[in-house]
Amino acid sequence: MKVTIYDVAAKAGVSIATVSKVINNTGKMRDVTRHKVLEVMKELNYHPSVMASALMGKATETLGLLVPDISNPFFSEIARTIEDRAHEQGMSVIMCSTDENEVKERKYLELLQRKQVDGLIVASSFNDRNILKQLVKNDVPLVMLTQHDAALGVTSVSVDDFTGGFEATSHLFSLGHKNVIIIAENTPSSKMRLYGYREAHEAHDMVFSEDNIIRTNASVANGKKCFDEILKREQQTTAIFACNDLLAIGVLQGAKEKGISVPDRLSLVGFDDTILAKTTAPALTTIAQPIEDMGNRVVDVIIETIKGKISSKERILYKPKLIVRETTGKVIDS
Amino acid sequence: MKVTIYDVAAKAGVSIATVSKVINNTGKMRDVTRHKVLEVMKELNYHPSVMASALMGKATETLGLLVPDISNPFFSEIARTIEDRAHEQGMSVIMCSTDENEVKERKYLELLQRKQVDGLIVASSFNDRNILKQLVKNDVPLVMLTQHDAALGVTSVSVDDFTGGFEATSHLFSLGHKNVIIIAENTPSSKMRLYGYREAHEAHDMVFSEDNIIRTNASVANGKKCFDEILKREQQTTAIFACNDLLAIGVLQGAKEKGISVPDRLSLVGFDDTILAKTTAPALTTIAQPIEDMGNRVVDVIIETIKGKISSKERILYKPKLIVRETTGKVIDS
DNA sequence: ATGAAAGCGCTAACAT
DNA sequence: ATGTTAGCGCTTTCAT
Repeated sequence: MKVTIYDVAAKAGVSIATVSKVINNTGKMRDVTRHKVLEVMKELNYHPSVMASALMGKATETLGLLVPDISNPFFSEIARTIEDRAHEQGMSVIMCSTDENEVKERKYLELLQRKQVDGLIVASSFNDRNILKQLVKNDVPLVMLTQHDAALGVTSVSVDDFTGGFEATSHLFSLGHKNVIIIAENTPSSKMRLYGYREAHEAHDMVFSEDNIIRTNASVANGKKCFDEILKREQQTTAIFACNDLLAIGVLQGAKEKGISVPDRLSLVGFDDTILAKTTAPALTTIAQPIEDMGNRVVDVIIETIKGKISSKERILYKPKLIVRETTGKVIDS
Repeated sequence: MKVTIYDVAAKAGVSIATVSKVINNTGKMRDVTRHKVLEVMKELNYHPSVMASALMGKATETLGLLVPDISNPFFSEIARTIEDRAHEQGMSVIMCSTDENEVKERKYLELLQRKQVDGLIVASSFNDRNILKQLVKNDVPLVMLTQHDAALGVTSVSVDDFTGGFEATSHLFSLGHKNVIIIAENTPSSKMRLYGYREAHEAHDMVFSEDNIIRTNASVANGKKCFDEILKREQQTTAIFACNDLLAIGVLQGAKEKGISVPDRLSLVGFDDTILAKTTAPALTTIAQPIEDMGNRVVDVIIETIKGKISSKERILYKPKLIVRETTGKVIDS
């Protein structure tokens, strides 16, 4: 059977209170006692039950991570960093892929609360911000990842999407493209990238048109689909800014299928700088997010929040970086 | 404060025992009572504490997933399937990336046990099989993923690696290559692929040489490194079988850097058929694993094991499928 | 059909 | 310095 604190106490000839004290490193006691107990714990291969101590209001040492899709390399890469950092602090993480679907978001959130996770890292959009608001009101430690919500009043860790969008678009303009189509998602981060895209129009004296915005969800298939749609337009397009690498790859594949050479006939910029951007041919020009820094930081923040050390709700913004690879080039007049 | 079973009982004018019965759908009671309780639970937004019921020996509704590296697309893709299927059954999954490192394997396993996960899906190698043996002896529900261990006596879900290795190698031989180098990992699955590779030599009357085996760990960087090493050999090599897509991509990148055209000067086969295989250029010829089927199946199996329904320790083998894309071609005599 | 009460493994006053 | 004891929120006999 499972060895409990009683077994240890009995074998060590002390009370369970004493054992509890050595487990939690609290209270004072003689070194001999402590050592004796420690020794017995080893002998019996005793491991305190997280359940029992959680029931007493202690931490579960578990984090909940809500992402749109763990199979999207951007999220799996950041999840890996989060996982490592969390484990360093003795915490494990339960992952949940929401597909940005409100029903799933609700369901997983409830599940995670029932499991009494100590804190939540949310990278899923939550169109219905009231759910999150409720959580915050109930003092559930919560940090936003890849997005910020001023109204929510929680710390957030994200890249400066606005600047990223601005730089991606500016890069295209400075290459001589006159008309840049943006493929965006319905997420807060995409929204900011879109604003950056608009700002770039102003900065470069280009006219902005709503028609140049295409909206979809992140996937290679959707990227390809959007590209097909773009091809149907009468005006020939020479430049596309896809709001993430998955979408960009879809465009790239579409272009290849149609025999449209990149970057000669079409320039393309992605976002995220996942492994995908580095392995395609031509390699993808994209906006890099400091994935590792962000992942590490977000767990540091959530842990501080859990410990109640954080009162200031800061917005932590990382600098995006344009990585020029092979999918962008000067516009060629035909 | 948190609403407990007592609050519900009080408000519904019944005892906590009754509430417990409606929660668990056990025992008999009048419909009015049940409905009244249900109603109050809604009203109070009550959610039973998993901690408390777990302490009573009930399930935690949590699965532990041990993979080498969640940021490897193969594992993130299968993790996504696992997660979805688990959630369908009301279970969440804690992910752990071991890097095939024994220390981490031990640590995570202990953590998972302290958290009383209901079952374990292990896709990490565990060089020290005794750890797993101990688990099995202690009746911890456990299923192996992507590997099998006859001695362990647990159900396993994997692809037929032997056949996969055989087909990858045979494909290369039938294209006229005389010398195929294999880049393998130190994992059970790679070992089987390697046996398949050897078998292909026999089948095609080729001489097998230990020198053609290069060992490393899964990563793009390592793939590239191995390729560099291969280039140093005096004998020119025209064909490489990399035991997973990550490694293959590394080779592909190395070849590109050195100006070695694929598949003209070098044919390359990967394994897994992850998103990477589909997005590189040239697209990677690889051995596909039915990721979705495997992921779904492994959670079905672990759940059955948890419920004690499974006594037969079966070995579930999926059929690999050679996907010929653009990195393999007939050998060109020079 | 419903309730009282014991106890799961642990923590945290409060005693000694 | 160490032990006693009362819960934490729930499940489960066993009564009623």
